[in-house]
Amino acid sequence: MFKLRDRGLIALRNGKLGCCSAHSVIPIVESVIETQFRQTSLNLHNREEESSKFHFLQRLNPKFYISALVNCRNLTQVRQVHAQASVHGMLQNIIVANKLVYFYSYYRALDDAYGLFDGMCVRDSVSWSVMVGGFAKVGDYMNCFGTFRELIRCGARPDNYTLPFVIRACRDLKNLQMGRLIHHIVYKFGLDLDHFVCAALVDMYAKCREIEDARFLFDKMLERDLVTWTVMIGGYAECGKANESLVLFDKMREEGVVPDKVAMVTVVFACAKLGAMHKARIIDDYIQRKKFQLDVILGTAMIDMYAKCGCVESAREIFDRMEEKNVISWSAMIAAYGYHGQGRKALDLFPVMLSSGMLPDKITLASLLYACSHAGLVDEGLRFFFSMWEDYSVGPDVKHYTCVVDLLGRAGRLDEALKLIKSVTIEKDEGLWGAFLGACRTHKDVVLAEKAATSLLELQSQNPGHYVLLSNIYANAGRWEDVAKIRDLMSQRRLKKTPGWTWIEVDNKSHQFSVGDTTHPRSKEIYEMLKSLSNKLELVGYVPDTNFVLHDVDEELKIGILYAHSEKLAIAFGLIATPEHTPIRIIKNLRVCGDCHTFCKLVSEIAGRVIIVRDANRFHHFKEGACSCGDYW
DNA sequence: ATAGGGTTAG
Repeated sequence: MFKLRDRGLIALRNGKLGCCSAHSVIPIVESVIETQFRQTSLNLHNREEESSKFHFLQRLNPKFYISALVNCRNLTQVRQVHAQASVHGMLQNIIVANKLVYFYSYYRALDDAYGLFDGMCVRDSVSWSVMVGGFAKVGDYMNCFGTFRELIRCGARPDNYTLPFVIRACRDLKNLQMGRLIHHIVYKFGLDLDHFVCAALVDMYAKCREIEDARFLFDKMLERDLVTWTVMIGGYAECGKANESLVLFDKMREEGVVPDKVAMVTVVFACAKLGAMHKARIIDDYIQRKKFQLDVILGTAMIDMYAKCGCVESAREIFDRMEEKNVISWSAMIAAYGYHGQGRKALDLFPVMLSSGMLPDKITLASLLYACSHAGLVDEGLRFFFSMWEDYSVGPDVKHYTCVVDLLGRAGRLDEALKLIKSVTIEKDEGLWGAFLGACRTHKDVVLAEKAATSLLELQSQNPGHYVLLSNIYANAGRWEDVAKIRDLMSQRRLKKTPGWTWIEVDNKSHQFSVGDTTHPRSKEIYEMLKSLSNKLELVGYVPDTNFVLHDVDEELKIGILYAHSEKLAIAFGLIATPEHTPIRIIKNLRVCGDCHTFCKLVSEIAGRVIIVRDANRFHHFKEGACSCGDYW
């Protein structure tokens, strides 16, 4: 039945028993069996009963091999058992063969596993599942899918043991199409959507960012375990629906599911995405109350959470409290200083990191460069960039180049930035040209902007921000026909300008605003506040800067649009809904506009409030008429 | 005969 009759010999040779001919093998096999038999501690009999006859009978019993396999401690022992099984014709027993395939995969010897599997004339569903699972476990997705396809082609019936492996392979490859196919197979074969399959599908859909499909299955699950809850919470956060993550977290606890550390890391991650300071404090309290140990991962996640919720000081406190830090923790802290505009502190932290014996990786250096560019530390940044390979053996990738283009660009050194881009030999991406385009916008250089635009359009950029930026530059130069062209291009490519929105957390509830929004219940008060603010602002010399409105409309309309920008509405609401002198924290999905930036500075002055704005790029802390970015953004 | 979830830049 088995083609692989002689595999035992090969196995013995691999097992360094050094036998070639069948004759010389026999005694060794005998001795292996003896050894194996002792090692397996079957304890089926007394010492007195250890007659050779008994041994021989044992060797003809499949249970003997199965026990032997279960008790194997390493690959060599598996090979030895294989050899014995082969000699005694025991590979014909499908249970023994399946076990062998399983243990070969367990010890990552997939060649051996597949050799055996391939030679099997009869396979049951266990054989398939063990083989498919084996490939999946070592991350050999091609063979995992290949074997699964073979299974279907042979007309075999996939079972609920095999499917989770294949579904997880789809998840890891983010192959949604294949994932849906497998989902379909479940119905086609009339398999029941059991817990394992369902949990795997939820995970797959969540990782493929099909969060609604994940949720649909999740809601259908009878028993939702902690892991699946965690998957859903993380999935929502990843899809930009961090609000839903936190809702789900509360729901999970209501249902009596107790979170563990991994779940907490996920919740902390969600809160970081959301940027909700009040929620961050609640989660931190919960973590302390439940006495979760502040390990590297949880600690690092919390550093990031506090930093992204607008409080670097709290982030630093967590950082200092952590007993163990890895390169990710250090990078997170450096990055935190970076996007809060405290480049100097980021630079100061770096040597501390080095002296603690931690080596930077490419992300640490990217964070450092980022910190330099946002604080205008041009020379320092360039020095890091040009010595990173020599000093830390980290070669610059496109992200590092992007940081440096940004660094030079912000400083107005556009020619140098362009020269740098031209010198890049690795593949240039949209981000690189996008950074350059941003710099052209800041310094109102239409000629260079067109160079960037050409490259971006060639790359078929799908980022509406790039088109908007370009149309902005044209609008600024009064080139309305070019603005129109860009708008046409956008509709051709089916890209829509991402609508801007701002939200603010008041009394543990978030309030979202879009431009000209009148849907808020306190809308009337908000606009009254806005009116009184602008009256006061005019007195201190504020003139709306219509440069930031890209539509080709008359000046008065522009002012109207500007007047009702979402960040202004959120701030006005913050002023009426929170106690005096408390900081106002708002979050904007896009980059804050220049006029709103001026507005924030003045409001911080006249209202005596600290205003903390998180935009798509960084934080701005407004206080007494000035911004932490030093208008360098 | 089955597992699975977690941290840093852009």
